[in-house]
Amino acid sequence: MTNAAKRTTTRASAEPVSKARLRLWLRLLKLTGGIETEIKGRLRDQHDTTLPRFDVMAALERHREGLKMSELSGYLKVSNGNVTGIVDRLTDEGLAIRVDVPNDKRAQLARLTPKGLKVFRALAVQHEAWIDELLGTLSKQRVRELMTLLERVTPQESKDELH
Amino acid sequence: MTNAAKRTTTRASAEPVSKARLRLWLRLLKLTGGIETEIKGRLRDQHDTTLPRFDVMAALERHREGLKMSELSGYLKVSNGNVTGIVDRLTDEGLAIRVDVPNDKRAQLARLTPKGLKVFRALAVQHEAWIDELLGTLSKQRVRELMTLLERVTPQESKDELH
DNA sequence: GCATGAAATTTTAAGCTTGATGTTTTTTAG
DNA sequence: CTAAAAAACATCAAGCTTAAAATTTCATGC
Repeated sequence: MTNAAKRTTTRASAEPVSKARLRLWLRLLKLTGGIETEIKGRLRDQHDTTLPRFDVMAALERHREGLKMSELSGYLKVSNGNVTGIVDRLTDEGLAIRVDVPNDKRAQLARLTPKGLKVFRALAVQHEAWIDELLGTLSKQRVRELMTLLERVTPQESKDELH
Repeated sequence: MTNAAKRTTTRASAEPVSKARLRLWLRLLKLTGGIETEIKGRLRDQHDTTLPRFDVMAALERHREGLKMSELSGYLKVSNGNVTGIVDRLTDEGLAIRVDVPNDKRAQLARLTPKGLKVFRALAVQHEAWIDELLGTLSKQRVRELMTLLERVTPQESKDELH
């Protein structure tokens, strides 16, 4: 170890904390990225759908009365133009509909159709089973430990969070 | 709590482990997604580049002699057609070049230009500082705890990993 | 030598994503 | 009431992403 490296360390370790945080970040990215890729692939191959569609449907399932496009993009933290396209495609497939808002001709509610609700519920069951499978090496105790640690992580973000 | 719910639980908790794993997954997604969005935004606004470009340059920096397109897509776990486009754009900007491989007219090496290397090194320093900032609430001890827990997580994936 | 299949890469079509821009409608100031 | 600002969406261009198909080159078997 060089003196330069030593100077940035504590007694406890040879590594500066910034490097440790970076390695942790890369590990997090590898884990979540791997699982996400797997989920995307299964959604495509087994259900001919995508994760963004799933996310939109999940939001609409929780708000059965419908969500304005702007509310949807707010919840999902994606751009307004983005949800336009996703809802377009869901609508093309008969899974969602757009409903006019009374007294405001600018706004529209996106809402799940009965078919959309049925499809989503099946997807949600499947999705939970996949996650259970992919995180199957984690015991209940480990899950709890990780949850506790992760709940304390509040990224110091610049952007204002909406809620 | 309903009897139906009770039946799926252990003595230790009211929640089935699959639900706990799902909540952990959503928490992981929220954390990494938030940080990733922030990094993407800063790369765009402050350096007029993207995360995929950064990833490709990082791989090329570690393999200064150059990487075949197929090696690059293997390392980054993205499709071969994907790296074609990214390397195209890096090449357009003078950050990378394609070099013919002797004795195999099919293959080409992607390599960083001196300018590309210089640009990447500045980006890498910046990137590490950003991660250090965004994970700033995590003490060295917490980082170590999380690393230890995460290292034990080996997703049960179906796809064969290449290495 | 030559056909056949494998390997390396590019191209293509479809979808996701963003920021910027444009359109329509509503609200607000004066 | 009316002009200007704000709000809600859609559209657009650029880039990322994939699977599938096409292209070129290499290797193998006969």
